Amino acid sequence: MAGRRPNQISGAGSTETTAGSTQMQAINPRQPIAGQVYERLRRAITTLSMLPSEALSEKELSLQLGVSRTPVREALIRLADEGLIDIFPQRGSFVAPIRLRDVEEAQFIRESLEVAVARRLAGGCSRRFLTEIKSNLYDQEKAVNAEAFDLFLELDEAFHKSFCEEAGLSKSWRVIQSVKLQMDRVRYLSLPDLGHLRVLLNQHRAIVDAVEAGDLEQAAHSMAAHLREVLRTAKTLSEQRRDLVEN
Amino acid sequence: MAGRRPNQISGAGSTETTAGSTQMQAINPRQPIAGQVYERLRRAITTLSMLPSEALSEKELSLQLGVSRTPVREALIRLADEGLIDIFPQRGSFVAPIRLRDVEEAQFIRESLEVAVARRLAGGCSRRFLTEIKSNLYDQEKAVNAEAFDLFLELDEAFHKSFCEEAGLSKSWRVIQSVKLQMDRVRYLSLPDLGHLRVLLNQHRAIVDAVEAGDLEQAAHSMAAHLREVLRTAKTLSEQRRDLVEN
DNA sequence: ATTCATATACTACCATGGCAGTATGTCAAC
DNA sequence: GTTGACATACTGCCATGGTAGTATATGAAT
Repeated sequence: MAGRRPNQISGAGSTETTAGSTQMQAINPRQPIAGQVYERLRRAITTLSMLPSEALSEKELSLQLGVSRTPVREALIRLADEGLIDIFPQRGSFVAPIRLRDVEEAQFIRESLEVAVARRLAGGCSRRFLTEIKSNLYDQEKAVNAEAFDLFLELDEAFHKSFCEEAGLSKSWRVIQSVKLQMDRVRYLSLPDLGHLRVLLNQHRAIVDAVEAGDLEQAAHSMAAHLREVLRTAKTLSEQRRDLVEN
Repeated sequence: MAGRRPNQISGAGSTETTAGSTQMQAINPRQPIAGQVYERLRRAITTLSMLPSEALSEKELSLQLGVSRTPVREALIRLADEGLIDIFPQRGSFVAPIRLRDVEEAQFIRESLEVAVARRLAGGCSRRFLTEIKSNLYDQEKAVNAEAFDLFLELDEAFHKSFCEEAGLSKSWRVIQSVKLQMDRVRYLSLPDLGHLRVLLNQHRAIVDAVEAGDLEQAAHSMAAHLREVLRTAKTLSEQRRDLVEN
């Protein structure tokens, strides 16, 4: 598990002073700062706005965001717990490399949990859930037709989350969401493909149909097939961007 | 947690009480303090040395342990992430209640993952793993015969951990270990029962036999039965100690 | 050109003080 | 007895300074 030594950061002129220009959006001092910093950094990493091996300095980040080092540090610790950054004491903190092994294990964890969730819901779920999930499917179709990729990703996330919530498994969703970050990062390796979105949408429909029919094995199988499709495309993307993916 | 110093903390043993307080064992200032505080508090909570709704004050803990509030605070945040404590800003931090719902969901997560691991290993594992796991089983039997309960719990943990390691799923084990904390806490609700340990040992044997035979479904079934047994006894214990268990 | 000692500029980790927000005790008004 | 205002004693959250440890640059010696 010995992380590879973080090679020296290619001096891409980080000397550009932070005159508050790249301030994005100011931190709201009335709400917990640590959480805001965490959310912002997590988004930056998962969307590849920050690339692997890029350094995250407590001090520099605190200056850029206009907050103290303490909440920044707490955010970095949380990100390290989720495997998005590597902290080397007294050396520095760096965006973790995209390791194919980690992506595959994230897929394993997610599939194990979500298949079990799907099987459970196929064994019984509320009418309200079915109507809501079908409404979500309808919105997904609209998003695909409108080529609204980001919206589709949001609906996709809500789709999977609602399964856990209907099953009363909120902690499970937290685990899934945490490991999903590794796969989300791979998604951003290339621009989304419209045809691929249609495949995903049809798989979503198959899952809902199996759940509604009460077919446990079919629900489990459909969910597994769906998640493996996500992994398959992730691998394909990895092949195309070997400069950013390890292993 | 990637990239943090390996902080070995000698397990329970000599607990020399220093003057005037339950200092247990001094913090080693040469190793990361936050990690040591975390380990200590986690153990105190899971062994019910600290009971639900007991307060954990940053300031008080820092005085008791002879460290500053910062590493204590970071330890509390980690414990909150794992659901062992509840932090109410500006009000206080308290040991989380044992909620039966949380225990059941921890069981769900653990079963989903470990069943998948068992199925994977039944599909193929190394000879070295089989010899090592059988060696562990042998030690388990010795521990049961010697009525060495704590030793059995350690071997049990190593048993399950080695499954994940053999499958190359270290992150999965971290997830399992994290959710397992909720169940560990229930285990300490009563003294261990020798007959129960024999049941667990036999279930362990059945799992290993199925894996060695390459019977995927049997391996999965044995693992599921084993983990459900653990939950069943947990529920029984909860009934006996409703004063400490919610819901 | 290589090696080795040392100065320097970082890093994350920890200690400590100040702050806003919350619970509680006290006491006057009804 | 009940209510409400206010002082007080906490809490966790954040800001900031100091320290040990690490990487790199510099330069003398080989």
